[in-house]
Amino acid sequence: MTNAFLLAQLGAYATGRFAERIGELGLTPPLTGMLRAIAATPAMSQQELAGHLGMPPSRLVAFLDDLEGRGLIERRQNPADRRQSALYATAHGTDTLRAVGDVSRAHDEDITAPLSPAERERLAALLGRIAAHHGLTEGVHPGYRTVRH
Amino acid sequence: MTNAFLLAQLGAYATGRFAERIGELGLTPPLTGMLRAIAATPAMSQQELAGHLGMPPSRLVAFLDDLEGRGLIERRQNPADRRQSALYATAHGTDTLRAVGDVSRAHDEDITAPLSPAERERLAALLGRIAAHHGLTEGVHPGYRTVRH
DNA sequence: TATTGTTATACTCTATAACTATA
DNA sequence: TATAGTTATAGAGTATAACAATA
Repeated sequence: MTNAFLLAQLGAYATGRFAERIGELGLTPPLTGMLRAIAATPAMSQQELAGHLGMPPSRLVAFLDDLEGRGLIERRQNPADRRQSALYATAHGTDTLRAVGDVSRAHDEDITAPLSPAERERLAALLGRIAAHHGLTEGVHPGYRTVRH
Repeated sequence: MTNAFLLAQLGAYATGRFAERIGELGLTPPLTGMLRAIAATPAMSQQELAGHLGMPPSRLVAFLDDLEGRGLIERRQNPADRRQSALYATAHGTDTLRAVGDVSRAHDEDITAPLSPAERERLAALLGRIAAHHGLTEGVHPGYRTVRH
């Protein structure tokens, strides 16, 4: 089996397992990624966030409605240009992100269970180089862009 | 970034790139995986194939219609039980699989470009152990099972 | 009655384009 | 006129359940 196939296979598996785990927090992978991005860069406009994640702005709306409805983020109207909303994570949002962090660590531990600590570091170094070589944005999952099958 | 996240990120990226490449052959990842499975185990019934790939049998039908319409596979009615069809790759199907193999090698070369041959081997060993630990079927991409986001 | 493959149906997710309110 | 965010719409992909043929 090629490395590329193993990456695709393990990636789909890891994504599915992660979705199950954060499902117990009432979240989904896209919501989690957005919450993370909003917390990391406060005051982004929706256009900016859409560009960062690589998705059409219209697709963002329902996700943000969802996050806002749960009190995880808020949209504040930009006074300088009232067409724009500035996005912020709420206190509840950052608390939730901490819980997501715990889940992520447990998930990583589960996925890499058969490897020693040294092997995990070596793996991270190899994967990191591949990701950098292909220009993948740190922390942004390409699942936001549609891949038709 | 955790190994699990890097795997998910790179997996989605690799899957997308592969889809683009085999798109030039007029194929998609699910069609390719099915053709491979049918060629690897001739005379499977549709139920057996569905079980192997982890998808509902009803979902198989349209894909098989497509493959059969292109002359890549054929359904032969099983004389012992005329409800069942036995699946076979045609000569054109196995030819196409050879072309897919060429594409896969080029794709793998592209994905692992920044790594030396020794590093590629080490990566394959690490990934193979993870896949085995989680009981992933050799050569079967879990993308056949729906992951809701 | 049970099983194989097929079809019908309903649901989710998506991109595109039209819309509104502001500029 | 142009732009930010929103809504409408249509298309693709999916699982479930109903169906016809065969056992």
